[in-house]
Amino acid sequence: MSTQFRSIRGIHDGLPEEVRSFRHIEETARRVFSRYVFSEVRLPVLEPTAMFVRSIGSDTDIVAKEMYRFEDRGGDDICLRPEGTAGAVRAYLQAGLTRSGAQRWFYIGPMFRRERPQKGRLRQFQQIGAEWFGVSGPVEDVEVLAMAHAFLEELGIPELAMEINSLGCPVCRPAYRDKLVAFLDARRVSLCETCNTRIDSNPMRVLDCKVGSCQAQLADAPEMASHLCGDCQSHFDGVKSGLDALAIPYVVNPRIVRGLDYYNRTAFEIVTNKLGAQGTVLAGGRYDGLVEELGGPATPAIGFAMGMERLAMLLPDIAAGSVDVAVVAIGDSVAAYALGIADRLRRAGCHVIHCGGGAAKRQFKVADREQARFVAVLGEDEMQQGLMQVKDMQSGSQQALGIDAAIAAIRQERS
RNA sequence: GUGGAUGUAGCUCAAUGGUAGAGCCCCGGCUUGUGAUGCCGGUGGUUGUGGGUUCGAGCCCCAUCAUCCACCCCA
Repeated sequence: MSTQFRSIRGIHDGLPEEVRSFRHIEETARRVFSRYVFSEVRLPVLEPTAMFVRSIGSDTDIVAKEMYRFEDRGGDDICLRPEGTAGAVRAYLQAGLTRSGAQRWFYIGPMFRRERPQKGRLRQFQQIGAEWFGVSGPVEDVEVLAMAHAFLEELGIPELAMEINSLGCPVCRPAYRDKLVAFLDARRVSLCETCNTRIDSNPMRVLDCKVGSCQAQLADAPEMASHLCGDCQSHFDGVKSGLDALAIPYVVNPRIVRGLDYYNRTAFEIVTNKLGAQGTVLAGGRYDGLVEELGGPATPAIGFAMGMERLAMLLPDIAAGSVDVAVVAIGDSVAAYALGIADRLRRAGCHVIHCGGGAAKRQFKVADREQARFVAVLGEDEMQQGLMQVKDMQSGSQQALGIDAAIAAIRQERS
């Protein structure tokens, strides 16, 4: 339909049906995360642009072309946050928590990226993220993975697959990278155009190219997982054996690459095949160098983020709140009395709608459409006697009750 | 940023280039203060927007905007 004003492209309204799913997801996250003793933080949506350039990397698509970036009235270069980790690190440092032991945080909120919208991809979207500062793993890596797994299990989303990989570290990755570039360089003519540019910009990206002819060339490409240094190897082994000990199903996917520069060692994704091209529901990894990169002391850390809209699409619809009682007021003289009855019913915990007065037939139609369990009919006679006609809308039977008896009857039906 | 599909009533959709319709929803009526089914009636459209071709455009052409799908990238 054409209305005068529309929301900005790729920025959608959260209407009741979707928000019911969001709330369910958020409540589940808070419940599960609290069992791992993670604390919720609420961080700014606006941050200095330079912070993301430093953390995510100036060559990434997010920074190079997807940020909502502008100069504010004071001339500061600021932007709408495109992801949550950088701001969390900034807040961790700003609060002076680097000598306060490990910090376990999670956050829920909107992120912004100016991409072309499609299924499961919006310009403003909600993420739930978790960050754990000051721990080097692999035990903590396993716990983070276990927390993500427990959350999704408790949400009841079926057919999700956990994929893990190791991205190495500054000790072993450069040598691997050189080897990979040499391998790719020898096959430039057989690789697609974008892969040719990726060889120079981000060679590991070539590994997860979706072009079939490229994948055919990559069958025996060198993989990071088989070029790890000793420390990375034992770390990765520790992660795998921890997951095994918890009987958490996973597969090692050597083609997992992280788009953001700050990741090292453990990287993981939880994916579904039910969302078309946007199958990643949750993704994260270890970022041991980021805190230092943003000006703090060398501090290992690990975290993940998930897309709430994508999760919501995988969940069945949740029914709207039910109406216990619909108040039908017959005659103008009972208007005040009917308002008072509705108020008393609500104070007793009942979910009450007022049908607005007017023709009884119309009010009953409202009650029916809202699927009220009971109707409280209030007319001149009822007001004089201090009663109400309580009609059971399923059986059609009706009886005159005082307020306390009515509340008791409604409560009995609610349980 | 690239490619493709689609825009007609609140919703789902019709309408050989010749008077814009249906179903559902909504509102009202079918005698007193009572819902669901049924019957009757009603509101509701500058056909996304702006140009062009034509005697005449919802239909053809161009542009633009939006939605959806894919690429890219990512949660």
